[in-house]
Amino acid sequence: MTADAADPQPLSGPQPVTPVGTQPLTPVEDEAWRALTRVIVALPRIMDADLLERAKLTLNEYLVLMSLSEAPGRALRMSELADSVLISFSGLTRLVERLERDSSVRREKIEGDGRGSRAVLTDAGLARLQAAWPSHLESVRRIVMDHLTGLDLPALTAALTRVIDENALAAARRRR
Amino acid sequence: MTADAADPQPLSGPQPVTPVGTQPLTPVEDEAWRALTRVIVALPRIMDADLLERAKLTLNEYLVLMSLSEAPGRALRMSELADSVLISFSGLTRLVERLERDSSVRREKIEGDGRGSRAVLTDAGLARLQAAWPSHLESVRRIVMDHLTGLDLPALTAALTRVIDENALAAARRRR
DNA sequence: GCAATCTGTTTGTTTGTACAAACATACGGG
DNA sequence: CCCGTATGTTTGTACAAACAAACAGATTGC
Repeated sequence: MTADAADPQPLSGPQPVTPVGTQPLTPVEDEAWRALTRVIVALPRIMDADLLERAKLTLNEYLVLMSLSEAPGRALRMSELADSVLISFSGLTRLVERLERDSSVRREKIEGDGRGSRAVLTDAGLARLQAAWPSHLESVRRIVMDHLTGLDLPALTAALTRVIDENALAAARRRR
Repeated sequence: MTADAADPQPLSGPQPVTPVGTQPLTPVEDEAWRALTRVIVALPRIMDADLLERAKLTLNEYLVLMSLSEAPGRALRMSELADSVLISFSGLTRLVERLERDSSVRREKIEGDGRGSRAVLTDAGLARLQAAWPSHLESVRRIVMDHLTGLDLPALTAALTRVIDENALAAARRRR
């Protein structure tokens, strides 16, 4: 924890965060970063608003339903679910509460481990998701995918996956 | 509310959102969309936390300071600033209030148009931004840019820019 | 000079995080 | 078997930040 062996010269002080040797962004990198920044700032709100209007679902709620629908038995342990949608435990508890209130999800004790509980997608929840899906698909195409032309999509996927794997998952794991 | 258009037969009504003809995502597109979704959900939080820890600045606050620093006279009208960082008017008002409280920004009436006010980056604010920059640069590289290898960056920039231009700016404009 | 419009601010609500405490259950050593 | 600790989840509080809608002041056109 105390050792930080990234420095070329031996340093004496705490050296808070000053990255003396970091290369500035090239113009091309700078443009890419600015564009990506705008996307990560604006796109969540855009998708959220769209989904809310069309399906009365938050983006996070949609992702939870989707994650459950693809899980074996349409169910996941709360902690697995939190990892899969990248939100905090307490945030997930409240989100699942909301979904439980409208019967999209049910919680049940885990057999064999009475501490945990599993969120189970109900038939109503699945129907809700299926009702939302076509419209959401259309939005995804119109808002995002239609503009991702001239790109090597598999390479993009790999790159974005690296970003998440090296950061979000690490942070989630650290939080345990 | 009364219409429940889940039927396979041809419909005559308004057909609210049902995208009958939308092609489902190909596996490659699906993977890309899922990766992008995870990025737009997690990356804002990651960058926010990082910036907050290193510079006591929110991502949006940082972007506002940056936007101002690059504007002529280090100043922008509130509405221009809101457009430039893609946040709502009311959100911007509060954000600028925060920045004003620590003297990073000053607001002044616009001469000739008493309705508007301009946010001006103070010397202290510029210093704050410059102090945050090297560390933030290091984070941007480490968290994101280092992983964007094997990509045509200009093509990526162009694609992301299209997404924003066709959606966020349109939404902002619609909001006036 | 008055109404319509533009610009910004205020207010109320929503959603999320962080952190700590409360629980219940699981597990492991004596 | 029993006790102490670890784990998984929920709950409560405090807080931050965002949006939408209502609002207020200034300006402009008629």
